[in-house]
Amino acid sequence: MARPRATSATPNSPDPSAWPAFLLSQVGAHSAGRFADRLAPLGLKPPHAGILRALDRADGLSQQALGEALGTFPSRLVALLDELEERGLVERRDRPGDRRSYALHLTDAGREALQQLVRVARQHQDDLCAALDESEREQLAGYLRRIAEQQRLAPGIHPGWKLLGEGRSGKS
Amino acid sequence: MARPRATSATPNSPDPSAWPAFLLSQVGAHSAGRFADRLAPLGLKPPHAGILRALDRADGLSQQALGEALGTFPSRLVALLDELEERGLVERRDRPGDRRSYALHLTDAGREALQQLVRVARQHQDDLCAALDESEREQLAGYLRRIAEQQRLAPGIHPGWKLLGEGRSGKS
DNA sequence: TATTGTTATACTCTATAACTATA
DNA sequence: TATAGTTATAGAGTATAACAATA
Repeated sequence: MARPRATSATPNSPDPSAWPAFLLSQVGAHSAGRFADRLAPLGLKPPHAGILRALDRADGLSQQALGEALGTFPSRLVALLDELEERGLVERRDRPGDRRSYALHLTDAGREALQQLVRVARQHQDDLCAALDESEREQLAGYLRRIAEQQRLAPGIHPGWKLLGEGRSGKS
Repeated sequence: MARPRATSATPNSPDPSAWPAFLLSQVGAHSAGRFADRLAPLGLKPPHAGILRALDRADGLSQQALGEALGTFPSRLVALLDELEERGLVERRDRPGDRRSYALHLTDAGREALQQLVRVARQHQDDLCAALDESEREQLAGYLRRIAEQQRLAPGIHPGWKLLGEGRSGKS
């Protein structure tokens, strides 16, 4: 049904679906979806993973600060943290100085879950990139990192449309 | 940057957010979002673009066949086609043999919109890949195409989690 | 009055099931 | 009975505004 494949699928090919930008959207969505699939058996969803990672690197954050770091709205964080706290992976500790805000901490179970999570990410990675050898994967990662930098994407924040320096308040 | 392999952002780095799989999700979501931004002024959304492209390649499809080709539910297509028909870009023609189904056709305005769309895609492409030169873009596209093939992603269908040969039945 | 976390609300996208009109 | 298109509905995910407690 499709026309014969053009000789090369370069950016100048007549078929936009062969261009890098389209392929990026397509493969990127696939990667995100498959990662979510692998997370599901652990009872976690992608946003949970981001929170666990962030708290591992900076224990004791307030919800406000966490939201800032992740590009997540405070109201969304409430539900996500409720779920993580219910599963015993995160706790909201009272803060002595200021009784309005909590200090967020990973529990031991939370740190364990994080390790599982890294293992799962590695499996996902290996499966997704099965078509490429080691040096090709590095080259791919290099290209993607350069694009991410040039596009001013915040490192480690998944929702890709979130730009660096773009304030939460909408306009900057 | 002339560092040996295992140092910074390789697949074996301790920080998963530097691995290709994460970068793919992040940059891919960014690409999709920015493309949607560029489509908005034309009064179109990404799914509309897919429909216009599909009809250009195969005029006269039924809604059923179009949904099959795009991996879209029939019920979702109704609204999308309503919008396109209202804007005069697509028409549902009665089919002589079978009065249950329509034959979908691009109008002249639809073909014009498609050309605009390709121009917009090219701009998007140039902006997104500004960090890479021509030969690097081709290499990137090549890697992505190999991943897409190995992962059995259907060519040209955006929702990446849709696999070739996988039935329409969703899983929970 | 400003700030932290929370609740309530709305809007989009997507998926499922029920309905109609033909066949 | 089966099929094509449609309608209605429900569930995620996400953004916005109002609110209570505290500062």
